[in-house]
Amino acid sequence: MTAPFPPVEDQLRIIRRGVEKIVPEEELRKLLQHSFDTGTPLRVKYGIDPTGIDVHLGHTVPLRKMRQFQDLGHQAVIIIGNYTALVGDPSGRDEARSKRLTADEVEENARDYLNQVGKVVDLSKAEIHRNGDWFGKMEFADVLALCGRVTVAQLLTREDFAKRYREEKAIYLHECLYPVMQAWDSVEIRSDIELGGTEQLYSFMLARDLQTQQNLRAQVAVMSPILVGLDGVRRMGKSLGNYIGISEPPYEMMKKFMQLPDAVMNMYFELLTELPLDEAKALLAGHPKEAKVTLAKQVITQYYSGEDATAAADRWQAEIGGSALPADIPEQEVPAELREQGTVAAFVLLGKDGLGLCSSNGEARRLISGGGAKLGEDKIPITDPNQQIELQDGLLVWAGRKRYCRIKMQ
RNA sequence: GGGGGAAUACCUAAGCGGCCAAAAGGGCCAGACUGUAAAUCUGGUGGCGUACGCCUUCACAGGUUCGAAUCCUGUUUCCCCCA
Repeated sequence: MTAPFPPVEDQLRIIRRGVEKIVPEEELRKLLQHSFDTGTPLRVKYGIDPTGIDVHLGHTVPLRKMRQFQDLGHQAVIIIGNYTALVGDPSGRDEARSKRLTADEVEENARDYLNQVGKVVDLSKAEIHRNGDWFGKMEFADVLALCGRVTVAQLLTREDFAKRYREEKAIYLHECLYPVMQAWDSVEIRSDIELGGTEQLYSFMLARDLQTQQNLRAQVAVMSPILVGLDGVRRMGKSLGNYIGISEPPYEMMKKFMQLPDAVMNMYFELLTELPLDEAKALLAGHPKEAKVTLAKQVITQYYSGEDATAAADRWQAEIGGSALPADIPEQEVPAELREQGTVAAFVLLGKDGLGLCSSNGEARRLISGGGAKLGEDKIPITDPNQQIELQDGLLVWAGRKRYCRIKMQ
């Protein structure tokens, strides 16, 4: 009847991998021990607002951690922040884009989100809650009561608020409420452990306070480091365009992985694969390119199959590492007027009135002058923007290495 | 409620009557090098035209000027300070 949990020390070893901070560290062991002794799974919380949709590798860091907890026999509890999403997320500090989502949109996002999460977490064994279930029922008096539990000084212990306060930048009231709501979720679902990034520390600690006030066992925060994106500097994020989405085709993932700066491979191995760390270390001591291929294959395999991963790697080696032509070259029709002429100036062909490889004729002209334009299987350079190109069906046109197509004469 | 300040191209940011399509950096694109890593170097980075050129752009709408991103008026948005 009791779930057969692995020994506490073994669990700890798995949980600690790729985790930046556990607060408070000692309590985690106690929780695990208690769970082990009583055969009760721990309730592991992870919450997200269903605003954006594309789940990328950065999101999978805590999700993978949740999966590890599941595999150890614990209870996954996913919070969909449908209520907080309705209000509009203020911590999207980049832009003040405040297009308000409708309830339907949020619900659709939530479903879509869960579909993606299901690739990492075993949803059949997870509890899923929407925080609108409780926040939607609150009266204003309840909200005030909740606010009465948190002081401004407490809020200001949060580093980002403190920083903004020091720098005299705006802090809005509803932003202050955000961590409170997030913390209240923990009370509602009685979480034992909460997963998330280190930037969530404040909310996680606040949740402990609130839980204690409600005579509940306080949760332990297990925080992952922020995964850096493909630029190797900033966090992986959709708006930064430096991400690998988990729904991308294997070959797309492969290409992106190979562009990853060497310096961050170590982190990727630790956070995104199960590969024992000493093996990763050995790999990294060898040729970085080989290590990168292994890394890419390991991750791709999680979302597709080993064969898919190998195929993607081989294809990358052939087309990009080697000199083979890309396997799928898009065909592009030439507008009728140009087709009738038979020959076209090179810049027009590449430009927006031709194949559209460049967004303007000026750009095409510059590209050609810079030596980026090539023609045919042998990549014969075009040097003069005004060079007349004879149109023929199937002619391969290159605008740099990454943009290319075949002429389709119909 | 009162006072002060700001809005410039993808971002930061100069410019404060003509020499401004607009400095500089970042980013991005392309080329060399390479392992489509990093570093480095080179060129490019509003549109149209081979080019002297033309057109659109400096929050928005008007105005003053031969001429405005630069001056004036109004509008909008944002920030700060005082109460």
